Amino acid sequence: MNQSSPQPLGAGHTRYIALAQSLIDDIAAGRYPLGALLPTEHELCAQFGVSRHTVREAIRRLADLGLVTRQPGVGTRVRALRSASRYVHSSTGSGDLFQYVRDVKLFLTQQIEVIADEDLAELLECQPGQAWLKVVGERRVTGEEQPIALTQVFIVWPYRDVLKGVSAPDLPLYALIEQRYGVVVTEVRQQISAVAIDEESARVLGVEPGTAGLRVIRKYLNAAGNIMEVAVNLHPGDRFSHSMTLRLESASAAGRGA
Amino acid sequence: MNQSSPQPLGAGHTRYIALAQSLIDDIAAGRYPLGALLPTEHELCAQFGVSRHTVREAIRRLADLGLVTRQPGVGTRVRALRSASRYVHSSTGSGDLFQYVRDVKLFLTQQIEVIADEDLAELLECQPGQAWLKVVGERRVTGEEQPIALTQVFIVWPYRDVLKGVSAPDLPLYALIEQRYGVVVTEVRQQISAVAIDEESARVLGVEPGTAGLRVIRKYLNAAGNIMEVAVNLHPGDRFSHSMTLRLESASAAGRGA
DNA sequence: CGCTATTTGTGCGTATGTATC
DNA sequence: GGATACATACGCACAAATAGC
Repeated sequence: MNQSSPQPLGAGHTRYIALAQSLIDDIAAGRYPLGALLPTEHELCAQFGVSRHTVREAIRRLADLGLVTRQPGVGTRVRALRSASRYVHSSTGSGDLFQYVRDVKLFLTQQIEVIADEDLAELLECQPGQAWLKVVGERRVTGEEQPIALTQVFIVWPYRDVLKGVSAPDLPLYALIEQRYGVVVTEVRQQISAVAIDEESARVLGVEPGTAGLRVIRKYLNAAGNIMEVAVNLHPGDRFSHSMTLRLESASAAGRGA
Repeated sequence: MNQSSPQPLGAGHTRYIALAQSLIDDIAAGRYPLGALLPTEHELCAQFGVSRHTVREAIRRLADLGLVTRQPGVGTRVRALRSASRYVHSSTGSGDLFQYVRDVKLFLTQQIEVIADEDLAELLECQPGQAWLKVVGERRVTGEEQPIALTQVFIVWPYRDVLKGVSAPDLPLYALIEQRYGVVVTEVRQQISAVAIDEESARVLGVEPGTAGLRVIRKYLNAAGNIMEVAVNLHPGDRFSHSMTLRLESASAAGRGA
């Protein structure tokens, strides 16, 4: 493969982008199968007539996209034929998903024991007939008159005493459970949907019945995968939106780790 | 600060790692406040007695961590005092935020150039008068008749050619931009709200006007913190809900990540 | 086991391009 | 236009990891 005229690079704003694009296409086309080694950096320099710096910059992009991994003394290996969404990652620390729980106070209006019927059992992912503590309340921003949400929280039976003597907790309920019972929430499953607000809820929220509302269901699980708490929040559509930020996990670190 | 003996670098396997660590510590200590500019690359070369290549490699790590952003002609700006976060992680598994993009195909119906007016400029976080490529389409599950979403995507002007010759892309648009232009999306900001579906959208979605719909806005940012793409999806409330799972990052993994 | 060749990683120097002020 | 600062690109050298002899 010692051509005197090197392989031309297609369009692209810079050489390393053009080279990266070329390699991505080659990988997608199956020219470099999964698990195979790419040409060495030196070979790519010769093939494309660019410096090693440019080659490394291009391969770095491929590594960032999760397409290849590099190993000293071995080479650059194809790990994926196309960039998958290994994306997703984080909400910023205490923020975002758990954010609004901080600025907003929860006022409890009712606590009752309930036995799960068919519908409720589906929501709580349990057997019908199981007992739960149901807590009803409203979330208000300090100073605001209208509540921004109606809340129903279902607490699994062993933790039913978590709210003993508390009417306006300053922590999210799951955090109270963590503190009081020494368990840790390791997983939160969240489901968001749009619903028409029913008449009764509309009255409390101060909106017209039938307007659009945001229903946020969160299920808090412990390390064993058991549900500890299920919270159902209903927000008026014009007064609330749900924001979060996702950051890409530093791909360079991920590449080294693999 | 023209010492003949430059500032010593602490421990670290390599110089750029040691330098990066030093800068991370300085930022965390408040020596470079939020929004401030780091010393220029040239200054850092002199201060630490290393080459510009080493400085750039170190700063690249800081940028990967989301601590700083770089801008030609300006400098390197501090964007966070420490990299998030303890919580975090989410799954790349099924039921994910990006999951539905895989099972669902996007059909583009329209591409036009638009100039941002006041309202659009607010959504796109730009100055009014700026040009964007607006792409309109529908998302359909294969086999299903009714679309599950109406989509508007705004693509920043430099990337307007990303869809040349494509009508039903097999990758999310942001992934196409990544491949074609060699940039990487490092952050996604997502906002979900409930809205009443307007008449025109209702007709396409096959629902009654005024019913509840879920509007999901995603903004895709590059490492410099600049918006590359903004996608607005409108889902019928009865046909879609938005699910995601967050896992608590395990302590061992957190140690590596930091 | 040591030795060597290969391959990526680290580091330096220099020059030019491009964006910003 | 000029000055500044980051981006791209070329070159070189040596270190570290790996594989094979």
